[in-house]
Amino acid sequence: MATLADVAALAGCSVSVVSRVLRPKDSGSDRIAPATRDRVREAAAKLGYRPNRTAEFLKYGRVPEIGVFLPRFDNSLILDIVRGCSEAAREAGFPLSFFFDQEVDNFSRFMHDTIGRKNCGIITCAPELELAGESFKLISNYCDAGGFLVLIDNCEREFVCNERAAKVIVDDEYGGFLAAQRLLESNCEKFFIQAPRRPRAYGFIKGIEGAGKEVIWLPKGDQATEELFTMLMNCSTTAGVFCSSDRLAIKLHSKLAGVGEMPGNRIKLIGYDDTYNSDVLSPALTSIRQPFFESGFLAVKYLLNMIYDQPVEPEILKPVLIGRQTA
Amino acid sequence: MATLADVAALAGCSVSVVSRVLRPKDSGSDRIAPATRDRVREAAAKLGYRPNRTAEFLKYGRVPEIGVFLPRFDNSLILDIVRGCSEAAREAGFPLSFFFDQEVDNFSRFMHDTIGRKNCGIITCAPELELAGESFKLISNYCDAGGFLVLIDNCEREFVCNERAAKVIVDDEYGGFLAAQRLLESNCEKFFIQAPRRPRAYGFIKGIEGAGKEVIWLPKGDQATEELFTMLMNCSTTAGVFCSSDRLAIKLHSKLAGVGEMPGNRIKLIGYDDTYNSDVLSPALTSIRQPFFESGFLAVKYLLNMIYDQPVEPEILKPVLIGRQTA
DNA sequence: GTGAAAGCGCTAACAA
DNA sequence: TTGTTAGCGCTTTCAC
Repeated sequence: MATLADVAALAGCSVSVVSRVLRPKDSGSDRIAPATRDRVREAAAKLGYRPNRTAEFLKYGRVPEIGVFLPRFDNSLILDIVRGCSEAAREAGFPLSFFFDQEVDNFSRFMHDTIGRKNCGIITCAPELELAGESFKLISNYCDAGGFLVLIDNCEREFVCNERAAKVIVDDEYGGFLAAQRLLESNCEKFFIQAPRRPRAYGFIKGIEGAGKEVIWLPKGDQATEELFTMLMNCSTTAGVFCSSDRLAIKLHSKLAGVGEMPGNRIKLIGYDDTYNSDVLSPALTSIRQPFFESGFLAVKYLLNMIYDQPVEPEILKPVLIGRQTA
Repeated sequence: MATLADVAALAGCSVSVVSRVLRPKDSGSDRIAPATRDRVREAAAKLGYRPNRTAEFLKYGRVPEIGVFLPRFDNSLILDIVRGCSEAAREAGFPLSFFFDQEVDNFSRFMHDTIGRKNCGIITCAPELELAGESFKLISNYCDAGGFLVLIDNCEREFVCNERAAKVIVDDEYGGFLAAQRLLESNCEKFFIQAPRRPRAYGFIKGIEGAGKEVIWLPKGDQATEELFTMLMNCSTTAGVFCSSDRLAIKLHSKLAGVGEMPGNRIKLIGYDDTYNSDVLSPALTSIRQPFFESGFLAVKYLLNMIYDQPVEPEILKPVLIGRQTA
């Protein structure tokens, strides 16, 4: 609404001075009389000045837009990231451009498109994507051409951070470890995991084996679920099961409930992701919730910090266990 | 990348001519020599010209951004809308600014913020929100001040469309009607519905009563679920149950399966929304899927059409039944 | 310490 | 039918 010129008029100085005072960038390095600075800030506050990002970036030949590449999964985790990004970006007056996919080819499309649009930064969350070879080169080129990048990742990948690239880590291994702890506390005697080879599985195994117990590891897939079900029915002691997603857990949950073997009694069951509706099963599913809202929020903050030459302090976010009836 | 000036240089004419040829707005009303027009289009194509929305809107004192107000529900339906909007907006080079909530106060916040940002249009999906009084006035003011609006709605509300306001309708009543049809085809003898007073419920009732049958209607809430469960267990004939959300349906599903009364046998069960994981229950849940991706996509298309003075042909989108094992 | 002025890419009024 | 020009809001030299 109010422009720099309005603020300048009210503060009784020129637009350039107002610009220098109000820009986050370099605002320290410019020599402005303290009195002027105060007058300007006061005027800006009074008028409710909000910078016009559009004009700001036009100058740099860039567009005030953040591109976000997210997996095209249907579940609400992705929505959490969307919400986190949106909240942080909205506050700062930056709009977003989302692209949903998980294939390498489409990541390339996203990057090419992004480069063509001259936007000012991207956020990438692609846990299933190898960020090597072609993909890595695209990212490097983008940064070299003046772009900024924040990676949302689920483990420490060998990805170099610098003043144009940062990352937000959600500690997936720790999530698996939490599940292990919970099952150990429930005094289970046998332990099972159904999961692909990913950090959360390693964390679980580490937790259980660290307590001197053994784990039987099954892969994803309906056949494996079937096998697991049979093993559980043939086993007479208390069993602890960790599934690497609520989806897998629900399959097993349904099967067990169907034969009257309610999860939470002899068989303890923990899922992962705390997907929508997992709380409404009966018995309700215990699960691990990843802080994806926070990671989206932080990713945008990091990006803005980099854009405006402010420091970025990396953080590792921890999942939490949502205890319900099945474990 | 390429600017109008680049295209002009290649086509051998001035930037204004290029602008006139390439702008969607008024492109018909300007008189350009056909030969020039072709040369310009060719040059633009060769250079891969993409308009810089930022500069385009700076001229108008607006920001090339679309604000989107969506309910803050956790389920994947909202994600569908996000994806639909994102895909259409990305194509056109417009970034988005999402705001997630369903409270009137926050809708006001959203509108005030939106007006302050001078963005070029908003999309609102707020099925639970009364768009009357204060809210309605905010919307009117926004449109009067040069903004555009598209409403994504689930029924025909009394909301006036004009050249600055359009709507996309997802026919919720029809969704309920689909459920009724399915249960009638399954030769159920008794019919139940658990739902609040919304279009999908009316559609269901209409369908069942239209076939000369009666419906027992229960409200939302755990107590009602309990009652419904008891009624179903005491009823000896085939029963058809429609729940107004998968969430409600899953509660009942779990209860029934827990006592060995598998949904899909004597008791047919249909949910609504086809939420993530409903397919993975055993027996898998039959549900109604609302075309929310499409509605988000269309909403953005409509908005862009209005912005660029192009006609908008309203459409009513229909839900579809996803038939699985429970009905 | 401060201000004047140019210019980012585009559109629209005006001139030719 | 086409071209010239001013100006949108901002940043950044360059003068003072």
